[in-house]
Amino acid sequence: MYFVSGYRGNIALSMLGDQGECVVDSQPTIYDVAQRAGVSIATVSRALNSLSSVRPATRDKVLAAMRELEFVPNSVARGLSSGKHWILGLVFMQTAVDNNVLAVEEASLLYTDIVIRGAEARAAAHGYSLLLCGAGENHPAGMTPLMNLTGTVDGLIMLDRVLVEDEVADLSRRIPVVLLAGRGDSSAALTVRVDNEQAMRSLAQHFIDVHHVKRVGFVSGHEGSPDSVAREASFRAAIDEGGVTLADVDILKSDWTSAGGEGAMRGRLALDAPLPEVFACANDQTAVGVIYALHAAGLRVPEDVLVSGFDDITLTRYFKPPLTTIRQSGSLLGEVAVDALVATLDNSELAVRTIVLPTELVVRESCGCAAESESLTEIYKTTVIPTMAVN
Amino acid sequence: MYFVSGYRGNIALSMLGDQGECVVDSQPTIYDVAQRAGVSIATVSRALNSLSSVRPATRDKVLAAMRELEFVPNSVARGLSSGKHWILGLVFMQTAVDNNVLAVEEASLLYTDIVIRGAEARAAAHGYSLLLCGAGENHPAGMTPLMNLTGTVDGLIMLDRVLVEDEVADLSRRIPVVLLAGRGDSSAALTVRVDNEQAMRSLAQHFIDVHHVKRVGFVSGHEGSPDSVAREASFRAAIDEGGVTLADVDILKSDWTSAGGEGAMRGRLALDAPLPEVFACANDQTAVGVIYALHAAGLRVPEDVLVSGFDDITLTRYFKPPLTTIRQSGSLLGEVAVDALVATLDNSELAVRTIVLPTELVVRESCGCAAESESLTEIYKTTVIPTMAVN
DNA sequence: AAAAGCGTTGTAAACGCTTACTTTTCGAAG
DNA sequence: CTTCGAAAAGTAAGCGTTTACAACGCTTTT
Repeated sequence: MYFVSGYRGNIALSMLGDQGECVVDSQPTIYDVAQRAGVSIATVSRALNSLSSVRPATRDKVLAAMRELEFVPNSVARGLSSGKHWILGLVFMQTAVDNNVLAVEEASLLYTDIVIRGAEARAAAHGYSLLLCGAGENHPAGMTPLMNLTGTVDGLIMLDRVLVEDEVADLSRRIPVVLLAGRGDSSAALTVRVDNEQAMRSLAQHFIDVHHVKRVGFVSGHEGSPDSVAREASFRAAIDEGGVTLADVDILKSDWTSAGGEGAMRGRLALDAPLPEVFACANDQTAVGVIYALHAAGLRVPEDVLVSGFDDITLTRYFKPPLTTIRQSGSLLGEVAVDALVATLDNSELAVRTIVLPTELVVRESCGCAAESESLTEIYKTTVIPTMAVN
Repeated sequence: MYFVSGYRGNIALSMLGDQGECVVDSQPTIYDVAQRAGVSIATVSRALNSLSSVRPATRDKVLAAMRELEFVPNSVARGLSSGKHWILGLVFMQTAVDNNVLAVEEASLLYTDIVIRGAEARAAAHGYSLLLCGAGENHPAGMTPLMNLTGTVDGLIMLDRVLVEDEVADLSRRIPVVLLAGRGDSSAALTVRVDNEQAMRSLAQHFIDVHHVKRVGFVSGHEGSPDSVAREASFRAAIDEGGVTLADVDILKSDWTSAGGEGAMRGRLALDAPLPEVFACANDQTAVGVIYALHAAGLRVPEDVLVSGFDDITLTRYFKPPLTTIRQSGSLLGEVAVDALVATLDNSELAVRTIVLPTELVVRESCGCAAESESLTEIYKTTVIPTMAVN
């Protein structure tokens, strides 16, 4: 190997191989491009970022050199120098695994995945990549990995309240944070969530006004999950107002999964107490499990018991009976969270601390209403409009 | 602002605010820690990485200083300096959106999401984060964003053959690449996939040997997707061997979604040609849509037509009729891909270029077999064993 | 014809860390 | 109480960019 004095690039340093072919393994840098184009590295950088004045002829020379060397700018070096990384972190709840493959897959909450997809698409549109970071029970390291992201990502989106308020505050002192599905009362960070109150109220009203129920039940999501808590509380409030009974024995604990819903309902069926006329479930998967358990016990839905879900995930439209549910748009949630975060990064002051997305009651057969006649493919013409309620 | 000559840290540079409180907004660096602990930055670095010799007393001093300053190492600077980023990139297919929220959500393939989850969990176990990067139709930039990741991530996992062979080769010249669900014939990169051949063969044999079918149909996944292509080819091969008919009119084109499956079957039903006795679908969601369309036309499954899926996603176990399908473990796929990639990064030479994961035929009612008696919760005791076939 | 002005380009200093190399320190042996 | 050697700590040179500032033409003005 020989060295060209004062030259820092990679290309000239590597000799040609025995057959004369290029044996360079390290990537070309702006030094290599600069040398090849006969300009300084500053000019290369300027041509690359097309910010300040570079004479067209010079720019062409530089771009040509880049092409010839197959130069790809090193984004880490860029990030270190400019402080901008073009990466957004997305922290989600990863529940315990126990080395059981199927458990992971069941625990995979379809809804969360849709949020992630929406966020990724939107981030890409803004020019950002998405860094995924599972937190929770099987990530025992706690805050540390998140703190380490601090220098890597430009902002953080946290799903399902994976941290307590203090930790969020700690984090948001270093980096902008958007909370998804939080309680909406964080002083430290922006929050984006759906209108659980409105949703559960309309559901309760539907049961009371249309189906004249007198006694209802509720099947919760994962313990402590803010969305589950909010849905239960709102449902209870609306039910109380309507003068209908929600007994403690009819509040079942589940965990967002179908298996959880099935298990909870099996447990309830084993009790002596008479069943309520309806079970509102914290999400669609739970409802699917609940219906399965009811069927297994010889009960019919909706003839014997009414059941509703929440989310309106695609697959449950194809169920028998089709699920009455609350439609919320997971992808929209992800998109709005990214938009809010990017706006913060761009210093566009946001007028609000909390963004509440609308939901919509979707009445199908599982609540005892008449069969929809629509072809399901028709649904795709609908678009949820992101009217935002403001806090 | 005043400057301490020769001092590079952030802390001393910032003055105290009017009330004497600290108004530092930039993060402390090793310079700050070094000064506070009364040592050099090299010692701080060594204490941080606990590699080489640091006297216990010194280490304690340094760690104390870090704690007091709430120092968090900057991983980008670390990455630039050491060339190691502790980030793995995962590239997946993001199909076109058309600004239609529901279309995104339907396009969200549940199976892919499980793979992502598995990959994330395993990556975290190895100390890596996962950088998500959607590619495909609505990411028109093509290779560019991927190339830019080159300096950010240590390795790349590509789902569903998002790039053509040449592009993969280009990429893998700069960075290790693992292909997921590829055709298994890439010379440029490692491949991890499931045994589609074995799966479709066992399915075909089941139909022929147990149900004595004479004529079969197939509903494909997204056009060009390697898994879909492999499944169709393998199914056809096994069917041909068995002397059973697979007519062109019975090969329906879909796109991995339920809506696609429903639409394809509606189209088929509109034709005059008599139906085959069975439709094997490229994945579970498609099967769900197919069954829906059959039901809508007044046909019963399995009495009139048999249907099978592929994947064994959790929800379809709760369907009516429960879906006969091929179980593959998405999370395992993700985990094995990460393991293979990390092994490559650690220079543990892998003995194989291709890892083939096993599948399992799961017989339920949609193919006309007797109802399972098991409680579905029992399933969770099963674990797929990752015996690897080797190429 | 010399000075002023402006658009381009070059020089060099960060960005925060790792690490090869050098110097200092410390303890044990002579 | 030296001397020596290993262990510990320090110095400084990168890693590949961006960017403030300086320098250099070249046109325009007087």
